[in-house]
Amino acid sequence: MKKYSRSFFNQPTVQVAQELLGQVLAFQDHRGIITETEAYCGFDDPASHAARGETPRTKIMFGKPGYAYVYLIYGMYHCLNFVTEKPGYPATVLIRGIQLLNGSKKHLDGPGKLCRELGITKEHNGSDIVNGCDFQVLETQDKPSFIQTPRIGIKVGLDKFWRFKVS
DNA sequence: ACCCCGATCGTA
DNA sequence: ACGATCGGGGTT
Repeated sequence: MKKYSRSFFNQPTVQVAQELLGQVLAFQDHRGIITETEAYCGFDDPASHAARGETPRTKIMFGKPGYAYVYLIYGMYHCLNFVTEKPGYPATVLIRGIQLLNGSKKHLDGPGKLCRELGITKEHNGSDIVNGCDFQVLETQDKPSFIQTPRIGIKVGLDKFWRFKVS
């Protein structure tokens, strides 16, 4: 399986979120098919952490595409994102679900559970997805069909249908 | 220095 | 449908 290059992440975020479905997320010795994603996009998306400008937490979102944005939510869960689009334009794809390929074939459904199971924490914030050693995204030939809905767990930006789930 | 709340989860 | 849970981001 071929590894995605940085240019893949330097594309419109909604497109990247859709194209990631069916591809393989590799983290250390874990492998899983990406089954659910969400797009968080630009300065004018009220649901995005970057909507109120750059802060220490959101700094990575403003940097180069192809890096991990990992943050703590509800004091106890972590969420994994991939930074997209050009430097200076804050955007990410949230990874919400993967189908594990290792033996168990377990479906990790939900961003918090996914990070808990794989052992992804804040220490992986800023990891390089393209040239780093922990994360890789591998290209399959799969283009699964998917449904499109509003994003989960937010109170604003519900007019945007930026959640994508393999159907 | 501190208050408030969230890109969730599990149970009901 | 809803309550538990709590670290830390953002503002003071």
